[in-house]
Amino acid sequence: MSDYPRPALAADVVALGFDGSELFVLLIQREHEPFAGSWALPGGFVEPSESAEQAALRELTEETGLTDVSVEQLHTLSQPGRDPRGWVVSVAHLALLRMADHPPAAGDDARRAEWVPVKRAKALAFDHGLALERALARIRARAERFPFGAELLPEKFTLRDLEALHRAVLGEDLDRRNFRKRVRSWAALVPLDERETGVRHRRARFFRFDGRRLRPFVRAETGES
Amino acid sequence: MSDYPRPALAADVVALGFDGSELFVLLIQREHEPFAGSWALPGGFVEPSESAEQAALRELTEETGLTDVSVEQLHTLSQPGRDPRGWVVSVAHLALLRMADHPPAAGDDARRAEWVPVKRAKALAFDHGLALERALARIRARAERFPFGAELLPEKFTLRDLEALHRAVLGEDLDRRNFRKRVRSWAALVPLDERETGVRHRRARFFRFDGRRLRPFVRAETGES
DNA sequence: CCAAAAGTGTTCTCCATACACCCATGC
DNA sequence: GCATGGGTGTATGGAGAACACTTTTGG
Repeated sequence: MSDYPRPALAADVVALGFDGSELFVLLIQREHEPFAGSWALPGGFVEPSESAEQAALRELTEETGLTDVSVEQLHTLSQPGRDPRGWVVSVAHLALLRMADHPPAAGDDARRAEWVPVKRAKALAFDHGLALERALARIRARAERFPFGAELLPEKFTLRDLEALHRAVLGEDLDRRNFRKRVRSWAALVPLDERETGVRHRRARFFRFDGRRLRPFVRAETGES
Repeated sequence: MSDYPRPALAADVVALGFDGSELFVLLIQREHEPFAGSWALPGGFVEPSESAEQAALRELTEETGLTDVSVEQLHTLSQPGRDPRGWVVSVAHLALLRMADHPPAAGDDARRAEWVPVKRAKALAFDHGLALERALARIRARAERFPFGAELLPEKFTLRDLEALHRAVLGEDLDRRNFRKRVRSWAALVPLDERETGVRHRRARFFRFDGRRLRPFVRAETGES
């Protein structure tokens, strides 16, 4: 068994964020060949003492300093020739995180990851574009069927924030009244007494997600993939 | 990059079949430690010249002689220690195949895979039970939302066959009239003029799936996993 | 008073569900 | 003629979609 040729095993992360109006993905601009100058997913090699998920989380933490992040496996990319340097298989992961907590890296360190609007994230290095596609498809499916947004929005948010997120994920067609009816039917969404301030229009109510009531949905999804 | 430790990479297959009343999974009884005597998923090591999917299909073909099979990736199992012999990462796949075309192996070759009823497939070797769980969850989700059954049923089948399959996948609660209404609303299901013969009750009509009309659903699913 | 977004209800259609009886066939 | 499964229709309830106006606030 041990005399089989072995691939290098990478864990890459499609980390998505939301700035209030647009989806972003965390990318690194490559300095060296292959794909020098191209954008690529953050990631690194899996160590024998950890799972691919753990490696993805570790890489993400090293990159952003952020630890309280949900990471889940997306797909394993194993097409021969996907990395010109040799046999490298990559387990792609999806991470959803609150962009506000992880500001765009200070511009001085070129190795730092940057938030790039998903719409502008084209022609990624390797087959990372496929991983991004899958990540978007996954959250689309999730937003269609389940309460969605807890990981991407700040603790408190308005229904308009949530609506903007759904709009960004699903496309432009959403009726406000129907949307509100739908999300308020989720028991997982709890209204707060607090309201927006300093806006020059009526103050929107804040909401938060109830993680307890969200959990059943997280389980329901597992079979969904 | 090449001085990182590398795992052995396996491609394992959860091959599911349906005998008309029950779901089966194709398993191999292990002869050697670890897990000697336990049931395990068929599979083998990925070669540098192929993708994990291709490896899964190759292994399945070697095992069953069958080639016209749909294989898709399920999940990558990478928990450290999952294989006591060393660092082995496995990409688990789902394959759906027509059991009738792949009869239970002749009993004389112990290395041959056997169809085991899913209900009796407990305590699999390694973490193969997890892969089986995921496979079942995936087809459950699919049967709930999309036309399902084309890969598991013979070319021609009766609505009762299809119903039995859905019952096996989803559980026992299915109303026959509602089920028929639902599947007949799929344009993908086409009635034939042919009917059952030799049964001592009214002859059931045969149906087949229209692969052309099925395709849009296959695409719709990609985002679902 | 004006701009900008918050907030709110009703109607309609469609789909899922619940539910019970007659029909064709072989023995 | 009887046992076995094939085959059919209707009524109801809930969810999603379409659709327009009033309210609050800051400038």
